[in-house]
Amino acid sequence: MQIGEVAQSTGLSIDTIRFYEKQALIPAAKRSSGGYRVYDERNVERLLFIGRAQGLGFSLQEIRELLLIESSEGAPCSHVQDLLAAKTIQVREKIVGLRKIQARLAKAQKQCTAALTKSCSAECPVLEELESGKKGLL
Amino acid sequence: MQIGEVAQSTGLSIDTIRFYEKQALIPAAKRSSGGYRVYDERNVERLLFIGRAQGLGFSLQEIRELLLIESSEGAPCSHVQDLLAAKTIQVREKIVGLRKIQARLAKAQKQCTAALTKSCSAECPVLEELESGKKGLL
DNA sequence: CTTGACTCTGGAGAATACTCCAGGGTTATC
DNA sequence: GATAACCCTGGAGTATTCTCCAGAGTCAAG
Repeated sequence: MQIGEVAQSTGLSIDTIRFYEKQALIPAAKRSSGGYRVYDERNVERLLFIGRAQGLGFSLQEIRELLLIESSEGAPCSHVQDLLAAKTIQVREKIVGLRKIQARLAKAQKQCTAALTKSCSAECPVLEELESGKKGLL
Repeated sequence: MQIGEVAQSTGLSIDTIRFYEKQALIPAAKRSSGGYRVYDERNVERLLFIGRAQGLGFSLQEIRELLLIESSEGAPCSHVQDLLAAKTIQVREKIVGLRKIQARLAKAQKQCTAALTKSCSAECPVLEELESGKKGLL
């Protein structure tokens, strides 16, 4: 499996994959006789994990730590356990924050629907509001 | 309330607040006679919201949209409703992703604890593993 | 009216995370 | 053995999100 195929199946670009290698987020790929990078399923899994974690707002540095933790099965130590605990808390807090946003969104959605049933205006004076900062600006 | 106090109560830096103003994430602050920016509670709320949303992986551009949506009470339109729906889905997906990570973390934590009860080794060969990409690398 | 703490603007610099490119080698296919 | 599609490296460039600074003005207290 060479880099182009991996890019296809992970949704990452070839450049990004090479970049992640440089950043040590994935181990340096084995090379074919011609010097091409060669990948296996495990690499794909890992790249998918990175993509997912990133979509959740983890920085590459944090992902590096997450991977470090995950790769520690069979060789855990108290430091790893600390990292795990910290990261667990962090994830929990992210979820709590998202829930708050979710609640806000639901509320806004309700108001929006209610207003729309009354009259269906064509344009939104939202931008003006944003500029003047008059009301409803959470 | 001037910018320093706002920085204090939001945890953002003065520079960041001015930056957000430039980026139109907050309305241009009113000015005192001497040209100092003057803020009220609403501005603080908004800045806190921005900080929270950011911590959840929303980009400033996305936050701009979220704020747009939120500021639309009383003047909603179908476009706003679309944005709301899209953002709701996005938030839900973020939560789902975080749950997956949470599950992984819990699993790793369990393994770690189990291993620690057996023997408490001093150092972690985790980094080496990361470099060689041999096992457990999710 | 001076001192110190605060604020202003405009612009440069930095960290993160890519993204693109030139110039060149590799591999499968006909 | 040439053609097309793929890959290589090194380095420059970009977008986002700040962060810092110089040089200067504002303001409250003594």
